Amino acid sequence: MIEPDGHFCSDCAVRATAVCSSLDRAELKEFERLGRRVSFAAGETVFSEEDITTSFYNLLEGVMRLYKLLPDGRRQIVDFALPGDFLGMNIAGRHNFSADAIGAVTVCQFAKTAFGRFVEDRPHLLRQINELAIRELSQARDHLVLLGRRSAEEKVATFLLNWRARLVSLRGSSDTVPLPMNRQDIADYLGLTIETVSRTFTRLERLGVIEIIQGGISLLDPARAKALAAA
Amino acid sequence: MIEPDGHFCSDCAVRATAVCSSLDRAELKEFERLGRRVSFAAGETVFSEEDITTSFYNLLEGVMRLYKLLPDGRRQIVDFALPGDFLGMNIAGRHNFSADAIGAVTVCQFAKTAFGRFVEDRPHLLRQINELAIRELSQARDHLVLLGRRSAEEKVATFLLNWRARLVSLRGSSDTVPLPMNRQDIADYLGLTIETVSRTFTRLERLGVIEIIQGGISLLDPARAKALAAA
DNA sequence: CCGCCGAATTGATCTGTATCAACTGCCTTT
DNA sequence: AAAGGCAGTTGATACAGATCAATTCGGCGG
Repeated sequence: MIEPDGHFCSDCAVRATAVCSSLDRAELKEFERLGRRVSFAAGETVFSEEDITTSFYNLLEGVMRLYKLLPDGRRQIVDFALPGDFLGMNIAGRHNFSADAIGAVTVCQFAKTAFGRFVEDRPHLLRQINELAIRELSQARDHLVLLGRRSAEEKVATFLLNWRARLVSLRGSSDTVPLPMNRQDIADYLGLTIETVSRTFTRLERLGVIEIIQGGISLLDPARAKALAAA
Repeated sequence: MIEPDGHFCSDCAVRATAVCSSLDRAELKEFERLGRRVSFAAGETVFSEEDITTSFYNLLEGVMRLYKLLPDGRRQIVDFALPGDFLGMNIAGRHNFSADAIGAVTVCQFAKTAFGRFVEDRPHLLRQINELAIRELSQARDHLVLLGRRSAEEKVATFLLNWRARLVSLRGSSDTVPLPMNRQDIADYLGLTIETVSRTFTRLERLGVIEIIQGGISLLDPARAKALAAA
């Protein structure tokens, strides 16, 4: 964990998309003093499930895996976080999932109490955080359907399409889809084993739907992928 | 769908637990005019996934199933709703799941716009709704772990314990656990088939953990159930 | 009280995915 | 360039849970 130099919210990479997007110039000035940039190396844990929440985080750069562990070590990844995502909202004062850096990561960290005080008398910010929570809830429900009712092939196809959609809305369109997470991460996100994910990837490649490339895939036939993803 | 007579919030059954619990006497008076009681018969659909959201609902009496359907008819129940639960929060103006009455149900229905206006200048209510969303999000994540990483036996045991816990916090402790939903509902909640649920129930009964009774189960050995539910 | 009907249970078999085990290929280290 | 190691792939086999098929149970109408 490294703490880089000071910064300015006004030229932050996620200024337009993150929670802070609803703040006006004056508020931003004040807000600036609440957060500090912190970097994590690949594989480092930013916070753990059992930890008492003392900070919120705005992901600025990199990708994170958010997950829960069972006592015997089985892992379920509940989400991948991308730049602009806000982490740490919780009940009962404890994080209810863990968060690791996948590759190098930079976050904007806020002390919980100071952040809470700042939100206190800014209902528009609260409203935005609420919308965020509801959006995540909706995503989580889609994920429930995926885990509970879809086959391995549907799971993988859906994952690739959704992941691509997120990257597109972040970086713009492209048919090559980088996959910074490894096969085990994908398996733990989809409720599968690493072998099944691998086999499904090769099957999709043989069908001409994707091409497996270094650090990701190339989506050769999006329409076909959509057909495999739906029912 | 039947619309019963007028009512008073002050003697509402869910007054203490529902969203309206954060309202003071004066606010409640005003709030009263926003909601109207509506009843649904067993099996009726209160709202559907694709519907444009025009109302929010406070469940007053009965149990509901909240679910999503795949195009080919596969169903995933994302939650069961109990009295005091608030339904309808969404993004993009559309419900993102459907809601059926299991047995007879009474809800307190609010027009979305009027409710929105009421919340507008009452940050404490917004804060409560936010907390609600975050609590649901946390629950949804637990459900993800259940669906993605647990065996049939663990799923069923966990479901019974969680369902009992919800009923306990609503009606007080008891070792007989009513199950108003049918086996298909349980199966669709747990990502299993009806046969697997049934077999798992009988296995748990043979193990002396539960007894299957009319309309529910009796939890004979809670400690053993907890052991089966964990890993 | 009888017969009907949907829900639940039980049984037999099948299959998708897990598990166990090797192998491959790529990056890293020296 | 060789060696080591980890991520990913591929193969063989096992098995949990799905599917297909009766059968039983319990509530309800006549």
